[in-house]
Amino acid sequence: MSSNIRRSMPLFPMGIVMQLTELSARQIRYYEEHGLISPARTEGNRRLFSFNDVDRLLEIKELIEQGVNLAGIKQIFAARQSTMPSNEPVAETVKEKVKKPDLTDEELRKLLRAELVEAGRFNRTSLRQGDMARFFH
Amino acid sequence: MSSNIRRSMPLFPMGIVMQLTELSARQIRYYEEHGLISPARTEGNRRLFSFNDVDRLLEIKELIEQGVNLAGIKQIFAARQSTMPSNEPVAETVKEKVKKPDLTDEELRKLLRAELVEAGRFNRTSLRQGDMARFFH
DNA sequence: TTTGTGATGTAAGAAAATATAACATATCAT
DNA sequence: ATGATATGTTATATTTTCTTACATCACAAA
Repeated sequence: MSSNIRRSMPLFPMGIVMQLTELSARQIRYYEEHGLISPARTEGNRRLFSFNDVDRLLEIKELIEQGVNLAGIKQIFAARQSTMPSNEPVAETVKEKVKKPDLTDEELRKLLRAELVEAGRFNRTSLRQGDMARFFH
Repeated sequence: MSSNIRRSMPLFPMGIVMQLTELSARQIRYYEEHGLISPARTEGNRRLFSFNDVDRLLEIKELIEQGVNLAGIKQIFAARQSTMPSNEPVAETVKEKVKKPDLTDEELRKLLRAELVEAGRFNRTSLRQGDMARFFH
């Protein structure tokens, strides 16, 4: 499903993610340092977080609040990765590699934009305004 | 509906919006200057755009490509505002004003976070990861 | 108790991203 | 030709984020 593209698209800067998660920059960077998340970077090396990244940070935060340490969280994530069949079969990943060998961030955004325009056109005439939201279903 | 909160939440910095819309910073600022959008600001005065803002910019871009000038676009938006009954009845706006008299950005983000946590909990155990996306339906 | 480790805070300095303002330019209708 | 509209460009200031280093605090192990 192409919603994965959307959910993994680098969109948010550090400041927003801090507010969204109520984590400190230090914490977020520390979690990255330990491989729990891998936000994208701008050309200028600023972190850009995706919806997935924010999701993950919220999970991390919850687990930490429940007393799990980073090592534990790492295991939990790893276990999930290996034991869960995953919505997106591995083949899909391969297929994507084949069909789109290394989408750049810019290409990704073009894709998103295209979908947005389309989604917007959808309920623009009949409703009052484009709804970027329905884009995430 | 509370999806309005989400759709109007200030999330994106200028750089991302430029890529998402393929508009120049100059253009985006110019459109704001002429009242076509009103992005929020950080404490430090940086613009923060919402999904709605991006939607609007994409609309503006399309209309401009179709030869409509800013004055025309302004009229179109104004007309939409007044003639369309709007999904969200006016009463709702009033109600929100009554129940939540002036939500700050921070409060808005707390709301979003809360919903995210909940949404995450939903398909976290049975699926592989939280799905911030389903949050936007 | 002392020591070590994990998780986070804080501060310094550099670099990137963005802000406003001013001036330039191209198109187009008058 | 003139003037307005829309956008590009440049300069300068400010904010935001980056990395690195050191401080701290809680807790487990020795």
